[in-house]
Amino acid sequence: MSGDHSHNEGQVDCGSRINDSHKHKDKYKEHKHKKDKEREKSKHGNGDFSDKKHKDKMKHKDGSTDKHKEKRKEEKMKPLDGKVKKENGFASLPHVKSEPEDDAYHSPKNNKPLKRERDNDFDSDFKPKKIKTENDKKAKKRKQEEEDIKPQKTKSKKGEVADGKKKPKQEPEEKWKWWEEERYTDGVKWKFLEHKGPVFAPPYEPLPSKVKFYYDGKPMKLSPEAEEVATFFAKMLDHEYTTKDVFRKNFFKDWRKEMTSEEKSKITDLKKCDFTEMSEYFKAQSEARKAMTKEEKLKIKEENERILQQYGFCIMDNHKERIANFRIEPPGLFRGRGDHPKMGMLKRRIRPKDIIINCSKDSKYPEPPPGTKWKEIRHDNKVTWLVSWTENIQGSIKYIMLNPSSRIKGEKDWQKYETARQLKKCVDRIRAQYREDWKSKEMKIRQRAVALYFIDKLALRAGNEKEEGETADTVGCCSLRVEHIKLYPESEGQEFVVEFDFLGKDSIRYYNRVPVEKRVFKNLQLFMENKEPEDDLFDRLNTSILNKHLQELMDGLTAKVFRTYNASITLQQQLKEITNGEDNIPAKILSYNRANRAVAILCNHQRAPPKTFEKSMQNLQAKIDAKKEQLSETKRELKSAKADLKVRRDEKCKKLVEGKKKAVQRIEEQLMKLEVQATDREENKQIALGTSKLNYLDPRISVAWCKKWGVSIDKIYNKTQRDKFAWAIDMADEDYEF
DNA sequence: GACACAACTTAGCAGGCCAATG
DNA sequence: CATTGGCCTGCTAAGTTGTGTC
Repeated sequence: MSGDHSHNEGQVDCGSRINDSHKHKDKYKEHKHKKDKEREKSKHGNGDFSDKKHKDKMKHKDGSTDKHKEKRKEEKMKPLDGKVKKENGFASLPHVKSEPEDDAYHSPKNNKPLKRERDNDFDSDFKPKKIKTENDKKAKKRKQEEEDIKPQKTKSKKGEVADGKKKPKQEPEEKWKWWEEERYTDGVKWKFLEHKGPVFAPPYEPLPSKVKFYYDGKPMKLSPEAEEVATFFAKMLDHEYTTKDVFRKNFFKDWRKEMTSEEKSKITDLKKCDFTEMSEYFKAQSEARKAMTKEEKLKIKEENERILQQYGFCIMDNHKERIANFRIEPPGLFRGRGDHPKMGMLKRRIRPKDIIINCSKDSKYPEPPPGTKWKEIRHDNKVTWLVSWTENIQGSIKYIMLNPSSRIKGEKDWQKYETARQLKKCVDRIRAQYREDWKSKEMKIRQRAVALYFIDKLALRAGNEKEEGETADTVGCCSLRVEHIKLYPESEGQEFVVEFDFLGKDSIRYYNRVPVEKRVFKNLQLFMENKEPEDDLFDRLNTSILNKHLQELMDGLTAKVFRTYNASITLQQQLKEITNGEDNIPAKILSYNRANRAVAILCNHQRAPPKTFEKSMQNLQAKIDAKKEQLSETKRELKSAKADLKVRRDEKCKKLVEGKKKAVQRIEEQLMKLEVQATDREENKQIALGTSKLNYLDPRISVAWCKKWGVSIDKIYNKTQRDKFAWAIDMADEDYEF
């Protein structure tokens, strides 16, 4: 079947929009009908593709997928029923409700053996076996939690707190090395979880009456609800998108929903709305904020710190862990990335009754604000989130989860890199396989093989199908359309060149011209035969088919593993290749950044050139020129000092020469540093290094590199990054091989 | 297999903060 | 001491993957 966009539409999802009114639902239905029609149409368009029948033949070729599934399920279930409770004695933990209000956290006091076992025979080759079942021996080893990891506050009773004997609250207690402990292997994510719930957005503060909104030139007092939404628009007035039709249309429609009936009947044209006074007011406010005194700023900082201390941490399995996003997203106007059909829609304010709390049964539950209720409190230890709510733009669920430095995120991250290392071991086999599949009789298999080749060679994303009209039109590998590639049998002296030009995730453009193997080229020609530009290139393929196949090739293998693998292996290779032992530290760091950059380019991690780029570049160049001037000046001085020394061979002259020599050296070093900086910055203009550093590069490669070349780790990772990669920093030595 | 839904990772950007600089 | 500029952090959108149901 052809894969034009209609392909995507089956997914249109009425039911998921929990918060939508009935009216809405009806609308969605209509939409769906329309799409069905489109699909019908497209079927006729390209239904004549030769091996349609193969498709069915191929279904469940071997049934192994199902087997796998079942196995996993079985193993997941087992421990939950019996073991979990038994092992950690969690269910019998005492309740802590009686604790005084202001105590931040309460660990289970009686210290049931909650600590996950320290793995003595720890095997540095982490085995990412998600299906491994915890055996009894290991389970027994789980031992008691050390006192010192608990938050200090919890430990001290009121009296102690009062007499000030308590240690400072953020005392860097010995860092917990979770990576030296046994992992959960049964789908359980935690056994004890206690937290304070989310922090809600501050309530709306109505504008002072002197700040007026004008309609059709006349001042008009808005109801608080309508006024709030109006302020959202006013705050964005300087942005280009308030001029976009879609944005304005969506905004106006949602704004009208908040209006009283009088307002609604009066305000019928957005063009007649004048928000400038409101806009000015907010600008003034932000100026005022900037102009605040130190004391005022400090006060705000302290208040934020207080909130952080109160809400920013949770207790998970007896360890205090930092929460990533404990603040609920404030209401505002939705601005998607790229050409988003929903830009400008109102993002609703989230209330307690929208919130689902997830925590231990035996924890002290978070309190909803006075006079309110949570939507639900549940106790699901198979998930990692603490709080969730459904967002009203796409109807998707949002979560509050832990910081990347937490055990639960760290383990997963570590596992991700281990899976990528697994791929390293069998990537040759897999490559041989897909090359073989380029010749397959079955179209489906050929498409799968060519797509996989792209994912491997070009680090493309999998490319799920998307609902048309719900999001910006972006694609990944499996959802590429004919219009996104051009074939050149010959171009610029190269044979079989494919030109890619499409919008990927976040509507970032992917543009690349690559020579491919002849077979790939021929296959692409075949896939494109008799298709319209808007038809799917891989009409027999989707991410689910692809990933099922990958799963069969290697346990845990999915499309995104290739990105991780190729990114990490590229970094390692590049570092080996371009690091020069003779170089000084800044030059070595430049080499690192260049290796990092090679990865960022591979993964197409782009950024908008910083607004101040040109200027700051000029400044840097000026500095370099000044430094050069200084250098030649000092060199001249050295020369004359030397000349002096020849004439009058006294101590003073000798010292002067030495001094000047050192100065020259120092300045040369400074100059080099500046030049390196300039090169680095220039090369980095449109490339974002952060994303790959944070998500794709096995941190142990970087740690090993630092150790090998005597570069301090904080030259490569800032504080946050060091926290996130603490496991890697602790365990990798200079010989680490990805 | 299609779909709905859930959970979790990956992504770029804005704006605040803070250190370097004049 | 004020200014500047670059880095960091927080934010939240936009992906991928997995699972359950029909």
